[in-house]
Amino acid sequence: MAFHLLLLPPKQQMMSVILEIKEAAVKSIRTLYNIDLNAAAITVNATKPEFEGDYTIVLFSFVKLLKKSPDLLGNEIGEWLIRENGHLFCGYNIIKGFLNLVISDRYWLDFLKQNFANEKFGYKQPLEEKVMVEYSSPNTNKPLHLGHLRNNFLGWSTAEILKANGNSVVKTCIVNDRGIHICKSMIAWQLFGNGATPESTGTKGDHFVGEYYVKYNDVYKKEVKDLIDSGVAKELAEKEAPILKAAQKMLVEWEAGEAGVIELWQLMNGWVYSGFNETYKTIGSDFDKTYYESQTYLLGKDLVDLGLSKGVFEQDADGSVWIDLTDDGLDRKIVRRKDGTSVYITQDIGLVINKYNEFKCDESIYVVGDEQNYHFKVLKLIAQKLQLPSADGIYHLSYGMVELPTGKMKSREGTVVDADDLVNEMIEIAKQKTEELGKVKDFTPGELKELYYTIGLGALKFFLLRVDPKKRMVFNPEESIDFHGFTGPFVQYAHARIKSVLRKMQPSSSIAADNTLLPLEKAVIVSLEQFGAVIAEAAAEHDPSKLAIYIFNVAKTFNSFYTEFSIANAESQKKQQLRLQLSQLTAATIKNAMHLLGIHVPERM
RNA sequence: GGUCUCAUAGUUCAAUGGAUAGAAUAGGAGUUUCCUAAACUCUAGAUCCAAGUUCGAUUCUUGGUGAGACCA
Repeated sequence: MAFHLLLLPPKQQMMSVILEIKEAAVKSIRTLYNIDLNAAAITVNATKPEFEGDYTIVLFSFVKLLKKSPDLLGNEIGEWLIRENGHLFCGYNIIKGFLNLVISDRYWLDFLKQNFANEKFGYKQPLEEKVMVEYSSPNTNKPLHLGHLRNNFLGWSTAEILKANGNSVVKTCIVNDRGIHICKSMIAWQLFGNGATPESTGTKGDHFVGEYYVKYNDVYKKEVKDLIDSGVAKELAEKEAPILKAAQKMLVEWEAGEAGVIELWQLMNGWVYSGFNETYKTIGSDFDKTYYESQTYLLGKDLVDLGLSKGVFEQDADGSVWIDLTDDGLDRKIVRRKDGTSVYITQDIGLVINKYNEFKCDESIYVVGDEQNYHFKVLKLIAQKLQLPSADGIYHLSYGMVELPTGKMKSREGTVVDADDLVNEMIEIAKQKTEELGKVKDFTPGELKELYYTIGLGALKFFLLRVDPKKRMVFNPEESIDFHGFTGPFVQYAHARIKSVLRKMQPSSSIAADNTLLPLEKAVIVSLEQFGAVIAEAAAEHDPSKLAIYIFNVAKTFNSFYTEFSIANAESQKKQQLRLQLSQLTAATIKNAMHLLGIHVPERM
């Protein structure tokens, strides 16, 4: 049957078993009762382990429609399914309105045979929509922190999942490289830097600039306090502190294009970019296109006139321009100030148009924290009212804050977890644990370094991606560095153990595999079969956590199998072949699923 | 004040309106002459409160309590 494999083009993959069941059920109901149902209207779940069967159809939903008892319906549908779909079903039972279906071993074995040699198992060819994913989007006045890591991991992973599900993807980043916050770092460096550079101090560029941002705030606080002590009112002192005035003056000069300020700005941003690039390289973030706010902040000016002419915007007596969103349950929102300067939302709409003109994406995903939920509601609504072609494709992938067990991270209290520090710490812990176990003493220094990196980053990414993005999450340093249980290293370890077996012995399509399945063998194959469906679900919901949970379950199921049965020393050659095949497919599935989370898997650990 | 999120074992997380609410971790008890014990097996433990819709509610609706975000 090896030739059969070659004739199958890669995109022509088997339909997921749940879909097959649904379609068979639709057909049975159409034939038996002459009623047309949508496949989506049928609920198919995995059968609970205490009952016999693999998948279960819930009958309650059509009891009313078909006016028959669940038992009668179940028997009629069950009989029909077995008679007409013998390749798929080999038995059924009905318990309290649930039709439990037994899928034939033949079906699982065919699935295994067709896929075990496919290294790209689970991935689809890019055919469908074109999607843009914007993520990371840092400010250039300080280094990245834990919250940015969640953003970067989510954005990268979502983009890869969409690719695997058949979309073509453009990854973008918008760098917030202008504004008062950058001027604060700049003025502090000018005043207190004495010409120091990242090179002269041996500091990573983004951290170097961040130090001056901190310095600015220290000086500002002291100046405000001094003013208050000398009798100035608090509000006034906060406005009049000399260093703030200096930063504001610098921003005005920047906008006027004053050469000295622009030069300083370029110099310091350059330091930040070299620092960011280093971090991005380490954490695996990459972009097809980078936008800079300094080049986009003037966009959207014409837009205001367009909106006015369309009657979407309205102008007040003082000259300011607004959009009234009260009918949509939101507020009245300003889109141009009375002095003619634009606001964030207008710039963002301008960029929406720019991006669409350049890339013509069907969907545009913004990976941005949930504190901006309102902003994105407004953004999409305005785009829709302006009837921009890209309006309906705007999707805010909103993620919750990362909190510490002690509460929110606060820069003022110094509880912000720095991204570089955290990554280094994870790698260091991976090193310690690996040395304690002493399993890879023959590795070269280079191999060791790579392994520590793989495990450390794997643990970190898995920890941040295993939670539903929408939800707030707590980052517990002690739990995140645990390499046991529901973690990246657990999954990596399963992969390494399989590879250890496969180095000695490999499956061969010329040897027949056993044609019966033990429960644990079957459990592994059943879980592997779900991979394509899980990718589709994760893509549709823009939710990598679905994949993290899934692949953990695959690894767990495989570990049970691995402990119970011998692969290389199986009881027969047929069993050995079967187990080699399912081991190989498990390894490929783990590798591919972890890739979609941005996590590498080691051959040994 | 207005709008929007969230609330599940001690802790961190799951559960398209479906069966006795799943995992992990911490706790208790075990497993290694045999492919990597970063593993496996067993055990104990939870839906914030009150109504409503439904054959069936962690899930949907309303009210309350608690936490968070945004808008002034």
